Amino acid sequence: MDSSGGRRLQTTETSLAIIDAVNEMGEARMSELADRLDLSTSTIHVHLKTLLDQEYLVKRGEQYRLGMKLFHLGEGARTRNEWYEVARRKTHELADSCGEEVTFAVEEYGRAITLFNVVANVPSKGFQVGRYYYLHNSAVGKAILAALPETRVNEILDRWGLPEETEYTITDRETLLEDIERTSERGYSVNDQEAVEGLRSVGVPVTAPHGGVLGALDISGPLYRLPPNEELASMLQDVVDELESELGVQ
Amino acid sequence: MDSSGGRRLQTTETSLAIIDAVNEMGEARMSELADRLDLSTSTIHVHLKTLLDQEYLVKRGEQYRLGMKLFHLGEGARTRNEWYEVARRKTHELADSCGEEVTFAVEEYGRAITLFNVVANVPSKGFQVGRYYYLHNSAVGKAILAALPETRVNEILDRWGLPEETEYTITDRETLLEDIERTSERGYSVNDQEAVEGLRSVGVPVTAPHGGVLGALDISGPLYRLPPNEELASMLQDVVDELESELGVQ
DNA sequence: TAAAAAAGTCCGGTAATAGTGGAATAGATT
DNA sequence: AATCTATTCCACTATTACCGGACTTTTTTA
Repeated sequence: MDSSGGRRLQTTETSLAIIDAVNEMGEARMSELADRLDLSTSTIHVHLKTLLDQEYLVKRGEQYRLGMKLFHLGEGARTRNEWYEVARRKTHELADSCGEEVTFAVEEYGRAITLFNVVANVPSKGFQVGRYYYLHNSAVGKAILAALPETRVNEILDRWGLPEETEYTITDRETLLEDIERTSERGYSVNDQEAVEGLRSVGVPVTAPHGGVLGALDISGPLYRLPPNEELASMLQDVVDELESELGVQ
Repeated sequence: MDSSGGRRLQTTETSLAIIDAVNEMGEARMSELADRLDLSTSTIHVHLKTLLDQEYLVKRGEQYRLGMKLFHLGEGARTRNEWYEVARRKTHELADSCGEEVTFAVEEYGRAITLFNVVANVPSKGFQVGRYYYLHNSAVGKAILAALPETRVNEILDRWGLPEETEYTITDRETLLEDIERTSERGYSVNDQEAVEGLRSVGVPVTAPHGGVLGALDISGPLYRLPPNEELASMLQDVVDELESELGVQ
């Protein structure tokens, strides 16, 4: 939670910064990385050698890319949770029965990350999976915020702010806190074009066996054809109830 | 390819070793990691702080786990390839039409890693995805070997050996090279219980637009009900042909 | 409940090494 | 062929990663 105090390892930080840069750039040459991270080519070179050695990167021609070792570890991170299999199955069931796009995301370090994104059992184009969302302007996000203690909510808003993504994004903290208040009263969150224009979504938080928030499930779709919020909320709530009972939430 | 020569960064190597250890252990406490990697607790502690800071790890209670940042990067590694979307769609199509388990894997650093694993469009339990396979005892693997130049094949066998996993595993290099020879002649590989007893699979390599091997596609299932090899091979070959032509392989 | 044990955190000094500049090599471009 | 650019390697020095040990917190045991 608090990143304060204590020393960090600069070398590791640099190596990981290179991974981040390669991820953002898709592919990169050594000199591009040297420029971007403002390091000498010789320094970058040793880092790259080390990362290639560990299979975190691959070199194709002169271009460096992310290695599949990261995919291997990433799948480990996703699947090595008690709730993985149940959450996956329930997400698919809901997508099947509602026919719209369903997303399951968990909170980590103040953002939501998509673990599943399915449209009627066709694991959609899949480019959403692994994506980060802010909590203030997504249905999963606001559902999660509504389930967190207010101190934590404020920590998160301090850290990430309330970036404006459409003209409907709530950028004022008081307004957001009221929205979250309403969300926790009625049990579901609503995102009305706050992330993408023309897109509405409704989300419900999922409680973890230990008591905290595990994540949230949401249904999203175009404004003009999505059923009313209450209807979506009740479908979500049913699935979440089943999910939680399978996980042994009391 | 050659990991020889040049210096490496010990600090980065240690940090990544910690990630590996956490991955293998599922979850780990600091002292367990200190024991396992034979480092002082103070050293481990700085590494862990740094990795938490970068969101590569999460701390739940006293246990450290892999963070979803790794999942984020892993999805980046998987999706940021020109062929990702086509390969995904073709894998699903084949699974649909053949009704058996279909796997798409790519080669990296001498092993195959599963990118897709589908049973009739139900993305199966999914625990196979992200898994590494040896090339010498899997259908995807032998298909890939058959498409690689012999020098490379020998490099790979030198590095990984031919570990025995069942009594049917080919553990002799000469025998394997003959098998690969036959594979490249007939255009498909056969894995007859070499990885798991009772399980057979047939694989076909996929050529990349640049000319090399991209990966391979295979169909696998229990001995007693899987159609004959030739039949599976021709289904696979049809899909691979379509895949390659969509990718613009000449 | 208290005491002991274990685990985790922090700090200062020193030996190890990460980072730099610059030289050498390899590749691309004209 | 010659120039330019990108990558790799090498040797030196300042930096910093690592350890020992003290301190704090948590867990176990009596």
